[in-house]
Amino acid sequence: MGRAPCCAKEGLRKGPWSTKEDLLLTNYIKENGEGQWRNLPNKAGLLRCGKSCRLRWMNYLRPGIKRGNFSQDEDDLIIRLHSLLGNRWSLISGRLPGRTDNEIKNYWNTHLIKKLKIAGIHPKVHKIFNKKEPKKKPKSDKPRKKQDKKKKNNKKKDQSLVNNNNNNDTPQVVFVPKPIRLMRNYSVEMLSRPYQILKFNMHASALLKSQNNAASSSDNSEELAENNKKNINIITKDDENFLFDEFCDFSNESMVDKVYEEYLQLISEKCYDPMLM
DNA sequence: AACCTTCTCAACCGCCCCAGG
DNA sequence: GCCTGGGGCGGTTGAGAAGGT
Repeated sequence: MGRAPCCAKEGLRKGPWSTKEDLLLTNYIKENGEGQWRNLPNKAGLLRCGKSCRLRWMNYLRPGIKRGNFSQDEDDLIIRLHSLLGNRWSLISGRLPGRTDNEIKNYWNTHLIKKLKIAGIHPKVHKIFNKKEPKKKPKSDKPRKKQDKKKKNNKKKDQSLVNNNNNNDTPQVVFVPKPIRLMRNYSVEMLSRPYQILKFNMHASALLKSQNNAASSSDNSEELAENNKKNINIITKDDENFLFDEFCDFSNESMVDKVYEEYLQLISEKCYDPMLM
């Protein structure tokens, strides 16, 4: 018999958090620190389950969290990390300071998948597909007033509660990437299997972006896919049989570090390469 | 104006791993 | 080795708002 769900208790609130609840949680953690999530709601005077409190804190109230407005560099990094790590959002978020796994997961599902598909890349295997996709301009590319409004509201709320570090004179606190688990579904045999290197050149992706922008203005998806073939160099070993879904190679952990270093370097250089602008 | 469809994302759920007894 | 509780992760859901007809 499994363990009873932690939220099984009757009388516990669910759904969106109120400002008052946010304040209670924030104040409690400020005074007592994180941890002991199961007991925290009682002590903090919250009618929530511990998990819910933890989630709220980790994803929204924690200081140093960036909200919305993913930059092109972040997009590129997420795509590249996803090609290496698959849906391991916590690992990916660990490489993106200030971003939470939940946010990256949502962003991936709502924006980046579409973006890759439009570019003619299969979002799961990160391979170019030749199949002609029906021409359909994604609505998500259009400005969504609701979202902007919502984001503004959230920003207001979150910033007032959390991001005191937005004061001009205080640098933004950026959390050290979370400690991560690596051992799930692991074996020596897996580590010895051939791996696939997906080389997604940052420069090429920028080039692609600029060309795609031009192509998309003419609404030509074939042209987009063709651009990808020209500019993204995908090197595969065991090309036909390999799926990232099935296996991601962590024996090449340094590759992830490389990507991360490259990203940091890119940020520090502030994208002086005109192609990246 | 009203209704329908699509989209977003905060939050939930269930499962897993790990540490400690 | 087994059990239990705490914490973490990834997949999924659903409310609400914008866009479309």
